[in-house]
Amino acid sequence: MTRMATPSRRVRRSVQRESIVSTALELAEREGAGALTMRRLGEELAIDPTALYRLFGDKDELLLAVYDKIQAMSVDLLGPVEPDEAWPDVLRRVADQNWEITGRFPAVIALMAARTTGGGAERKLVELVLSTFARAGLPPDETVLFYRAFVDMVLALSAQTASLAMLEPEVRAKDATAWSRIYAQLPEEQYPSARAHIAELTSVTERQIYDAAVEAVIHAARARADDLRQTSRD
Amino acid sequence: MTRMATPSRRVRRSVQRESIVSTALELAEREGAGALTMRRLGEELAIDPTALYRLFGDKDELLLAVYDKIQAMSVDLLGPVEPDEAWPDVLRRVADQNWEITGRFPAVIALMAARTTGGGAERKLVELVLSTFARAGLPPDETVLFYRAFVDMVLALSAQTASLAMLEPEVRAKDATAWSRIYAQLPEEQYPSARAHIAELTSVTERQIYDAAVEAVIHAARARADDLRQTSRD
DNA sequence: ACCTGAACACCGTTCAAGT
DNA sequence: ACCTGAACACCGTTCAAGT
Repeated sequence: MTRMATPSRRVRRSVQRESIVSTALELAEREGAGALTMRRLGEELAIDPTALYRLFGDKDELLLAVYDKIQAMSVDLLGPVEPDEAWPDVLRRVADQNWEITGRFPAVIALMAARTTGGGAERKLVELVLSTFARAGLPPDETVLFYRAFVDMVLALSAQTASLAMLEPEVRAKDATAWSRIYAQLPEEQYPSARAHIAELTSVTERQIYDAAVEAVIHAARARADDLRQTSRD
Repeated sequence: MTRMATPSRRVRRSVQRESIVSTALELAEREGAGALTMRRLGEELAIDPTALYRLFGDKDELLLAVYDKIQAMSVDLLGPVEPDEAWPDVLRRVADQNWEITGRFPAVIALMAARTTGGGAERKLVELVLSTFARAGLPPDETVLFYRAFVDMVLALSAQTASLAMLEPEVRAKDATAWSRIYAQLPEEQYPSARAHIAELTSVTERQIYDAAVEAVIHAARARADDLRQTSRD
C-alpha cells in the first residue's frame, strides 16, 4: 500500500481556495447575487464563515478569484484560434462567449466586470484579443486603443445587462416595460422622434444592441486600417 | 399683510422630496458612495431616517429620483442644440457632458446608470439624442439600433469608470497599476503581443478609450448611411 | 496550529407607541 | 395626521477564547 505524500501547506491552501471558489460560483449561479455572502457561503461549505478569512484577505479578494475562474471558463469555451481565422470573426466569437457567460453568472459579472484581476485567465484573454487586433494592420498605439475600446465596451455592456438581470423581479419588470409604458404615451409635439420610433424602441433587444456596438468597433478599426493603407500608398 | 396660501399636501410632498434629493446629491458628491445610507441621509437632514419612507417607497425609488436630477443637470449643461449643428458634433457634446457628470457623481452613476427612470430629464435626453441620430439618414430600425448602441455604451462605460473610482484607495491603486505590475513582467514567448504593446497599454487613458468608442459608433452610423445612399442611387 | 463563536459596527425596513 | 424609536433580520469583519 503506497502511502500518499502529505501535501504541503501551500498545496493544501490552494486546494481549499479552489473548492471555495467553485462553491461560490455554484451558489451565485443557483441562487443569485443575494446569496453571495460570507455567512451563506460558509453554510454551503459547512465551515465557519470566519474561516474564509484565513484563505482570503477579504470578500473582494474572494470575488476576484471567482471572477478569474469565470474568465478561465470563457477561455476554455472559446477554443483554439486558427491563424487563418479572420480577425473580425475571432472578435465576434469573443463577444459571443462573453454574452453567454454573462447570462450564466450575472451576479459575479455585475460586481466584478470593471476589475483587473491579473489572473492567469485574464492574461490569456488579453494576449488573445490583443494579438487579434494586431492583425488588423494598425500602428501600435491605435491597436491598443481599439483593443481597449472593444474589451471595455464588451465588459461594460455585459455588466449593465447583468445588473439589470439582478434586480428584484418587480423592479426589473418596471424597467423592462418603461418604453411601452412611458414613451408610447408622450405628447407628439414635444417628443416627435420618440413617438415616430416607438415601435422600434419597444422591439429592439439587448442582444441586438450589443451586437451593433461590437460591429461598430470592428468596422471602425477596419476603416481606419484601410485609411492608413490608402494614405501610405500615395 | 398678504397671507401665504397654505400649500396643498401634494405640493408640500414634492417640495420635501426635492430637498431630500438635493441633500442626497450633495452628500454623495461630498462623501462618496459609502455615505449614501438612509441613516446618514436622515442625519444630514436632521430628520428621523424612517421618515424618508413616507416620501419614498424605498431606497431604490429615492436613488431613481436622485439619478433623474443628475440627468436634468446634464440636459441643462448641454445647452441648446441649433438645427445646423452637425449630428456627430451633438453626439460628441452629449458624450462629453456625460463624462463630466460621471466625474462629479460617480457614486450615483455607478449604482443607477443601467436604469430607466422614465423621469422628465430622461425623456428630454431620449428625444434629443434620438432626433439627432434621425438626422444621420438611416431607416427607423437602424436609427434606433445605433441610438441605443450609442446611449447604452456611453452609460455603460461611464458606470464602469465610476465604479472603479468608488473603490477603496488601496484596491483602486492595485487595479490602476495592474498593467505595469503584471503585464510588463510576462514572459515574451507566451505573451508576445502584450509585451510588444506594453508602452501603449500602460499609457492609454480611460478618456481616450471612451472617445474611441464614441467615435466608432458615430463612424459606423455614418458609414452605414453612406452605404444605403450608394445602393439606392444604383 | 487550527478553529469557533461572540461581538462590533454597520445596513434597509417595519411597525407599535406616542403626540 | 404626523413622527419617533425600538426592533428585525441581515451584512463584513475582528479577535479572544478554546482545543
